[in-house]
Amino acid sequence: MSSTNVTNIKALKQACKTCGLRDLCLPLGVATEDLSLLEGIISRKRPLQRRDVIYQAGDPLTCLYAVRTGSVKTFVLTNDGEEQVTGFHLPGELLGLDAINDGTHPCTALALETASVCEIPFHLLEELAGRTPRLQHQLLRIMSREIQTDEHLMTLLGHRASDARLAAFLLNLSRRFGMRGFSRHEFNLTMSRCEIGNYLGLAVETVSRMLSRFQDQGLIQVQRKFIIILDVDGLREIAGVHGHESRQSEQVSGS
Amino acid sequence: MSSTNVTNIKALKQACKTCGLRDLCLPLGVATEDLSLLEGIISRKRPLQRRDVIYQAGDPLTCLYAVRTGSVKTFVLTNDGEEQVTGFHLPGELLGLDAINDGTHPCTALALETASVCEIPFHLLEELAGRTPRLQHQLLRIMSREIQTDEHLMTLLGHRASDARLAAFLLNLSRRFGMRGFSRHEFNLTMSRCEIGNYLGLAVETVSRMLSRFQDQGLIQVQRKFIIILDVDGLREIAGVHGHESRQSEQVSGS
DNA sequence: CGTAGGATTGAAGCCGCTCAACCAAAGTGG
DNA sequence: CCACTTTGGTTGAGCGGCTTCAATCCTACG
Repeated sequence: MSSTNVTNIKALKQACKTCGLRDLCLPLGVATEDLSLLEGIISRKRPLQRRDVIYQAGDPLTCLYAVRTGSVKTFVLTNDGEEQVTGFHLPGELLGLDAINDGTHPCTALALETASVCEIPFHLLEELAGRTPRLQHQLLRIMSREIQTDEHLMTLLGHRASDARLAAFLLNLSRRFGMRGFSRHEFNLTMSRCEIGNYLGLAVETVSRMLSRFQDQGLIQVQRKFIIILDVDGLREIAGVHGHESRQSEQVSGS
Repeated sequence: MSSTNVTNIKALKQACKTCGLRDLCLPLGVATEDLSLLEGIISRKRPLQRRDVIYQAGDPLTCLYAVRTGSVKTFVLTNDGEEQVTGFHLPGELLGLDAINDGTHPCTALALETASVCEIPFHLLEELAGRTPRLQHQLLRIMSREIQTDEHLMTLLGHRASDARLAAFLLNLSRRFGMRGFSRHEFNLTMSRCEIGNYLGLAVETVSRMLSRFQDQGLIQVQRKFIIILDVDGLREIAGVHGHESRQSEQVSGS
């Protein structure tokens, strides 16, 4: 239909100002007048279908991508050809930061479901960041956050048992969904058990068994991809998080 | 002695221009005239003794630190009080990047041996980076590299067996020593077996056994902390690296 | 309705952890 | 200078958690 065409064309230039993800994304802390500049270099790509590739390992870095809707996974291929999931990404998160180092994407990014992303030419972003202190600061913060997140996952993979890994994973998803205005207690897993296992360094069977066990323990309720969290504190206990929230931090408060 | 005092005072302001680590550190790619500005905000702290703390988890972020000599480990404490090593850092590497996110150091940094670091006030660095595109770019690159490194470690921890982890660890150290002008084939481990195991998600005993096995297989020679690498390709085979160098990348080539 | 891919469940085996003893090197104090 | 202690490392035995292999079930989709 032509009407959808018109909408697509209109939506091509994205307005960060009116975007609900503003406070989770690059614009956080950036003054309104500077936001227009940022909007000027960002374009919204057309919606992606499940399994569409956003960029591929080996591609030269041209743009960073901000997830707008849907979810995305990133993975590398080992030299023996098997896939290793490095992350799942929700709306407001930035993709491609690991490519800045040598100008080449080390991993592939792929839509887990119908999704859309904003496209940010990296050299323009860099140039704009140089002229916009708050933007530069927010870019650094986002990269720092990614480092923190990875460190957290490293300790999970290196030191925690399978139940702790899965509990932490669920809590992390719950938090991230919550921050985006979705329910913290009920959500759909957009990734397969296999992908979860791959990400957490566990066999598919172990993931499945743990989910069943959590359900038997009354911690969660599982219906295929749909998860209901019944006992957050119980999960926290298992994840080894006592006082404060299950980390893998993201901020809302401005700097 | 007064003579050492004089040297210390002289050394307090550090000259990046004459530093042998220039091409591994922040100054890479920064024009000579801008280097003076960078030098202007960097000071060299006095040498550290083994086990001296550079910053502690929970400290507010005031400075980033560049390792100048010696080696440093970073670690977090889990809520049950056990230590989890997040990295070992050699000269030219930047410490504290994970603190930018929320302005607080999530981990503690501690000298593994006699060491020295350059101190870089973060707010000044940020401000200078805004006025110096090459510096901003290099800062982003270094953070991106850290993300890549962490991703690499994640796949190691999540998917590889103990022998592959240790082999990759040795190869990685070998590379990093090599890039700093030290031998790639012979070096001292400045960290204990326990710290290696902690970092790689292995028990101390496993580290010890693997080192013995590698020695029996004629891959390396171990004398307490001193390691001689006899068969790089053999180690690569075990690490699961075929074509290209054992990753955990660092660049020398300018942007 | 039939098929395929994903998910679950069970059984068996192995890798790496735990526990424990022993050893070596480096301090430490008399 | 030597006994004693401490710290870090090695080696062995046994166990357990997770993987692997395999069969079955479920659901989506043609």
